[in-house]
Amino acid sequence: MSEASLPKTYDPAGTEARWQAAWEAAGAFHPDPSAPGEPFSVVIPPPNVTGSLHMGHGFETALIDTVVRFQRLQGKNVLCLPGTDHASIAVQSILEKQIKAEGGSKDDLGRDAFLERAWAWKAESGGTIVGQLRRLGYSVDWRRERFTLDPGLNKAVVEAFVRLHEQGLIFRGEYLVNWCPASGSAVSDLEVEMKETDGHLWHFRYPLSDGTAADGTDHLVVATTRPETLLGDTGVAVHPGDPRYAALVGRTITLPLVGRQIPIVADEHVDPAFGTGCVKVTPAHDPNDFAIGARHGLPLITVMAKDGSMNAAAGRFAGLDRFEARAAVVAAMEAEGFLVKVEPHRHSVPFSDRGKVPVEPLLSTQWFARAEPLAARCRAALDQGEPRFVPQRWEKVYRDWLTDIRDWCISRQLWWGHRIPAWFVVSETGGVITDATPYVVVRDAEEAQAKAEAQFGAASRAAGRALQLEQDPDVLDTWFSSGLWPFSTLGWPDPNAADLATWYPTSVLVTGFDIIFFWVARMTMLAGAFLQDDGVPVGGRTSWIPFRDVMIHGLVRDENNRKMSKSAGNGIDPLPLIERYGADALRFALVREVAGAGQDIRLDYDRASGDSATVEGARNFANKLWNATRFALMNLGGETPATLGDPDPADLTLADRWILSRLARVNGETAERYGSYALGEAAKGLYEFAWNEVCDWTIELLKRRLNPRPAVEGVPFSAEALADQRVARQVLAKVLNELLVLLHPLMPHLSEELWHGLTGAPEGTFLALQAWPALNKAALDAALEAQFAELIEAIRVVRNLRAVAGLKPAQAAPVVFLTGRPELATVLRAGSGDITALTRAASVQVLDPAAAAQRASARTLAAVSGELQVLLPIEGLVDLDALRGRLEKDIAKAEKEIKGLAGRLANPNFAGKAPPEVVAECQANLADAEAQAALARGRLEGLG
RNA sequence: GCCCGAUUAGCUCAGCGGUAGAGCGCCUGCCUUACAAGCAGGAUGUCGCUGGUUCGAAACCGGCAUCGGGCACCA
Repeated sequence: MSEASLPKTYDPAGTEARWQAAWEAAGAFHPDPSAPGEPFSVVIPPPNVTGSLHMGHGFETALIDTVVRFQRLQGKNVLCLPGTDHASIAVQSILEKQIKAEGGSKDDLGRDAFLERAWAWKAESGGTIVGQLRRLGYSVDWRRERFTLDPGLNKAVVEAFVRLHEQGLIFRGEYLVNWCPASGSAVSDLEVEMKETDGHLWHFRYPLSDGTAADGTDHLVVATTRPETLLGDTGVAVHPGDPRYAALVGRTITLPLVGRQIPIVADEHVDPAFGTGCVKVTPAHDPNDFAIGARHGLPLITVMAKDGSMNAAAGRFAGLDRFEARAAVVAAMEAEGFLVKVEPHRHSVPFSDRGKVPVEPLLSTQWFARAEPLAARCRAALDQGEPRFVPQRWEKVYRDWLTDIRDWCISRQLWWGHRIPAWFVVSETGGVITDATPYVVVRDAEEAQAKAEAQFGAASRAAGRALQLEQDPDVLDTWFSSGLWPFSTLGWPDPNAADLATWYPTSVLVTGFDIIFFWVARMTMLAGAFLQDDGVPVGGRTSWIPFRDVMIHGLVRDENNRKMSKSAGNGIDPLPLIERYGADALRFALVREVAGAGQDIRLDYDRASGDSATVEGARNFANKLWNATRFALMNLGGETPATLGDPDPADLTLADRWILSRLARVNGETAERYGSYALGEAAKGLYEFAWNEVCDWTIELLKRRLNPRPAVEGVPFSAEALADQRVARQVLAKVLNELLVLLHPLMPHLSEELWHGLTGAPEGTFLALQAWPALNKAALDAALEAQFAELIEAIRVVRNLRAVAGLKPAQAAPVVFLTGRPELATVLRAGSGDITALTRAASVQVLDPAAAAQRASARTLAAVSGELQVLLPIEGLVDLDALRGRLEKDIAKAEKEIKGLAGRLANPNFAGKAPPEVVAECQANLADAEAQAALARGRLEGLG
């Protein structure tokens, strides 16, 4: 970057690509586990390989990268590990849809060919995603990139499954599971979404089969929202305390359409106040009924097949789809006189998250993880403050879910995923897998053979059978492998894995609140099974919980305030915004929006035009920094911060000391904010400091010192002017240099580019790997900052007066300040040069008001600010009406203030109870306001 | 039903006990040799409603309203 070639506007595209390539080529973010520095690690939430990323991922990436880049500047040994997730159901359903559109089916294709296709898809989608992440400037270690189906991660999954099974935490059994007929697989409770749906409540007559009761009752009326399940009824339940039915308990019903004899049982679960107080019980098709059935020994009759159609047990309804069967059952009941009434009924229906169809509770044999023992450890850890949630309120959400947790169904009837490491000894059950087939859970086929041989070999041979094994065809829930992510990616289960030793537990997990259950809790639960022993972390670690902090962020919402998601189709691709405004601008905009505690953010974006005012604002900020540096390069005389060195404190002007004090303060504040995940505040603070204090004031004030004018044309500069020029250069170089470091976590490419331009750092060195500037405590001076604020205010008042007077910018005018406060007078005199420069003052005088009373002509433009009167004695030019208006405004403002302050002070309770310093401040303010009002009134009267 | 958020300027949002803030938008004047993606100046709010605590409330507490989210759900 050289002065001559530096354009007036910043063009991010080339710059960003260049630095991304340079960082990666140099391995800048590829850490060595044995390197010095406190370890700091983050594993990124692996995006699903279901296509491409949207702004939500961009947002999360910006947050994570800001955190890790900051920690790197802090000198930590930082690992940020990227990767992607295989997303079993999502990817498989995408592929099945594709195959279906081509007229085929996955079964035609066969498992191997299907998986081949899935890997091809993964390559494409994963490539797209990685490209998007790179484009954002993510400072991750690409050499450690992982995919949840990698061999290494598969090894971890198998190991985890086997160990959990050994610990008795994984079992196989026949239970009601959430069956998704669309994907043909079981899904976990978390993958079910309850949706309010308009349905019906059908009331059916169920006749008593053993005659009329004493009171003349010959039937019961039950109500149901799912008539087709009636075919599987094996009982009717009433509340034990319900007097209406007390006499009927123990008697028998003849199930309509089926003719089965089913008992009437008494069960606490029944709510006597709902409907008729009688409930049909279908244990094989409803979770509550399953529980009732279990309590009363009712048989389980499954009437539905796995594709959602009725099976042979449904008799004449067999073969019908479940919804056709519903209509057919209702029609049959009506025809046979069993339908009492139908009423509209709005109720919650469980839908499959992925399949988008109602799930069917279906009796099926699945693998489950016992959740309570795993959850109990996590609750105990949480009691010790691990992990720490930011914002803290999410801790409750996490804890509540871990309390009263249900077992986790981990098997999926899918092909794309980690195959379950269980081998069935099918030779024991006629060559097929049945619920009764014995199995072994081991690490591989060879081990399976050996173990099965040991257990069944002899008996098998005795029976004249050859031992025959078959691996479970099912795969594991995707979240099972994601749940191992923080340690499987670091090398677990290898006990000698260096990465694991250095970087586990990770430092912070940054993720959205929507996956606290799915993912955060699963990671802590699974870590508890492998990385602790009796509550003590294995390997001498500080903790077994996989992350010290959990930073929960909000979601990115679209212009209609809807959560951005792939399924809703409202996702915004970050790439067009990056191309238009730059990755740094997008990152800065996203982070700057997130000041609050995990609130959702809304990104304004016009889909038609591609405009985003928010990102444009950040782009403008980038350009502002670009130009500030450009200005510096034009004015440092070819020197760099290093060659210039720090200025001698004795040489500093008031303005110099002010900006250096501000710089030190902002340094401290920003480090504190980055370190505590207050990233939005950090971004806002830097924006204001850079734009308002550095650009608007400091650079403007430095200009005349950087470019001194000789007193007489052609005469060389004085030694003083040259010395001061050097001080000005030192200040400018220092402020800008340090500012670029502070900004780096937010705007990595721009800051890297400008830093190289400013410092002339050699190729191969990176701002990304520099040290955060030491806090210059000696420069901090609160009193000075307050003084300088007064100078700024004085300049503002002059500028305002000039605007009121309608003076042309180039028109010089004399300025007179009147103040009775000596300290203020001193500051104004010290800053008179600055005032001259920034207000086009023809002259600046600072006078005592008493001494100067008669000097001020009535026809002088005047304003009052605090204890300061500002006069513009430019009689010929003054617009009297404007002058009056200005004074009247001042008076009104002062009076309003007086009223408020006097009211407070008049309250005896205030003086009595408020802290003395507050009262004193109030009195001082009142005195100021009164003085101000009096001065302004005097001026106004003087005008006549 | 239970639990969390949110409600502040036209818009998007900070502020969380001591006289209401930012960005964008708006109005006025400026191409002032870093930047018009800019500069200077300006206008704009019964801080959702309602009680209470306090000398003092946008902020703390209670209730209500509206919007959003999560969890649990009765056939």
